[in-house]
Amino acid sequence: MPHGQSLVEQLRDNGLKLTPQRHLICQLIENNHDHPTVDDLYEQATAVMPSMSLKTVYTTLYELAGLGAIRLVNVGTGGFRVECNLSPHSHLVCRSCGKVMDVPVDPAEHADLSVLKEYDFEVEQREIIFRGLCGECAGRAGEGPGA
Amino acid sequence: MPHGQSLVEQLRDNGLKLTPQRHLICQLIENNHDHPTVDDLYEQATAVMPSMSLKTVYTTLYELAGLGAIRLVNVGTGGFRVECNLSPHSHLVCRSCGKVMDVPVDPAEHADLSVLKEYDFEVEQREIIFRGLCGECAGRAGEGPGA
DNA sequence: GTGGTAGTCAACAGTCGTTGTTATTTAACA
DNA sequence: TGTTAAATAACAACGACTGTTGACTACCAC
Repeated sequence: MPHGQSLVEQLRDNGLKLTPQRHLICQLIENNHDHPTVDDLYEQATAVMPSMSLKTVYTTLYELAGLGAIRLVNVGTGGFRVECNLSPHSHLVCRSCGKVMDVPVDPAEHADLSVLKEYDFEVEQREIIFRGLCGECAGRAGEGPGA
Repeated sequence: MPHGQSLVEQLRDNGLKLTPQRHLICQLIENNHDHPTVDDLYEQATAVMPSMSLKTVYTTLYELAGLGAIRLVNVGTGGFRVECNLSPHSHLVCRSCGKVMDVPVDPAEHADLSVLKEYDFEVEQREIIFRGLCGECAGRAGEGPGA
């Protein structure tokens, strides 16, 4: 948990109102240690609070991301995903099922390069993505087409 | 140029018909050493061949990508981009203007990690993205808001 | 050169993820 | 409790992309 604070505390400390909608979204995120899509969260939210608007989910996520409380990552699987794990790490992305997994590989260590100094570019963030097949999908691909 | 072949040659060698549309799209790609979006290519194509359909551009790009003749990369700037440079490299992505630049950093060297072996995941491709501000945008940001 | 055919195309509507607008509601604080 | 700025639901609209379909054509056999 960043700054030792819960997401709702971070919202409040930054002058944002603590509405039931935000409360619920924060809860859902904190109980989800995966990489939910916006739609995943929207579905879970409407199950509890049917009047919840998709727009509210988007807005709240952008607010939390703006505070640095979460990260929104786009791994090219269509739509971004909510990243609750703020420690430095990289991602495994399955090209078959779209699953996203964390790996404890710090991009700052593995992609901190002197060659970049030659470029007129201010690097703020490094990102490493490993694409391929997760165990499950690789297993399925290995099976014959028969049966 | 991969396999020492032009894009049209690769299409033909793989049994795909050499239509004027494909010819044009291949030409545009080969003359473009940037990272055009689908829309960029579509605009350039319709300038020459006004009847060209956006769908045809998409289809042709997917075909070329399927042959490994080009790569379609998604760097989170909305829509994918056509990557003509097939040599191993990484990308600088400006968070302000969305510009994408190549850097000669081979992901296989800088992100080839033994820790991955512990994961049930078949890595096929590695990708490093450096996000930040390009020189131009950093310059603009540095200026005061006045004047 | 001609004819047949599989492959390809343009057109267009539809999907998906995301955002803008606005009238209404509400959390926070005096 | 009243006030007010902020947040919300509803809904239409957008950009990127895809499915469908009937018309067209590059290619091959002759």
